[in-house]
Amino acid sequence: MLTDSIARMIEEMLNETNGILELQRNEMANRLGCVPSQISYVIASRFTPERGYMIESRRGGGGCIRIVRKQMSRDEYLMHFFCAIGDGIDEAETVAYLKNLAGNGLISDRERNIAAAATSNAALASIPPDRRNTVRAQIFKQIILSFMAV
Amino acid sequence: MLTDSIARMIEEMLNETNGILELQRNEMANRLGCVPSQISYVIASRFTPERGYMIESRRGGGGCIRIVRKQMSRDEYLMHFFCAIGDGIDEAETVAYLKNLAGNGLISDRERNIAAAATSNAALASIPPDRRNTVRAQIFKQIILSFMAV
DNA sequence: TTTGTTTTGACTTTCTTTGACTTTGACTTT
DNA sequence: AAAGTCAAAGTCAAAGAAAGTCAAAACAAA
Repeated sequence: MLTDSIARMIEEMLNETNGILELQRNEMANRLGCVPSQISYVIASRFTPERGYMIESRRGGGGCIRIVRKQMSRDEYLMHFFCAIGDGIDEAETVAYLKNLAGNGLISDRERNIAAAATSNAALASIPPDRRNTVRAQIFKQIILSFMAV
Repeated sequence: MLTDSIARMIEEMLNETNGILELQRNEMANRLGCVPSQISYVIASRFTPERGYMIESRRGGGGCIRIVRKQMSRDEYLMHFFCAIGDGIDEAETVAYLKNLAGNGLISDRERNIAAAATSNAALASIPPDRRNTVRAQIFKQIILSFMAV
């Protein structure tokens, strides 16, 4: 569906630009081969304040639409991670998550290292490999919760 | 019977797609040579939440019906509660949740009572009323986690 | 017979797509 | 400056595409 693919595209662009995006309606509509007001529709129906987005725009020559994904609160963000972990996670992904958390200033580098150590394959060496990702997920969750507890 | 064959068909599709299925009502009704609302009927009468299915749908162009068979693991179930609590919960709702957890056999009655006690208004009497639901949510979350830890 | 379940179809509601028309702002020309 | 021009974005309503609802009719079971 058109609406969905436009929404997905905007979401991706937001990810690439760290939550802040300026787009040109006509230019984008052109690229997608749709009518410009379709872009307006998608933004109006999907990128609402209730869903955590702020929209500004400027008309006229060189106008554009500005979409800002509101910064999640620290806890919301941590919860997001918590839920994303699921019941299994490998070492590489754990490291990626921690990098993300540290990059967002939610944990210090020192905390990051401790967490990485605690969830490393080395730390879990005594656990059967096929159980390791499960255990790691549990540990990681507890760690994230300890961050939230602050 | 029509109903049964439709139900069987949906069940099979769910098996093939690992418990998650999106179908288009009109398209399916067409394939089966039945009226679209028949699909609605089957879903309403057979794929109910009580039987462990979750239904979502979207109308309009490109709309569809989403059927998810959820055999949540104990942890998933607990996590579901954990996430549902949010950052505030009142006593009545806490009790309802605990009832639900106990009803599903995830916690014993004794555990239920302990948890209810710990999150009761009585237990939180020394906390300013306007903060109580927040604190209760935090306590409840820790309790749920302690259940998960098992 | 009575009661419960299926089947059907008319009607409603919701979401999407489109296009015509309006408003705004930057730039250019008087 | 003031007015004009043009390139955006905004608005709105109509048309289209699904799914939802509901009640009546048909059927099955007790």
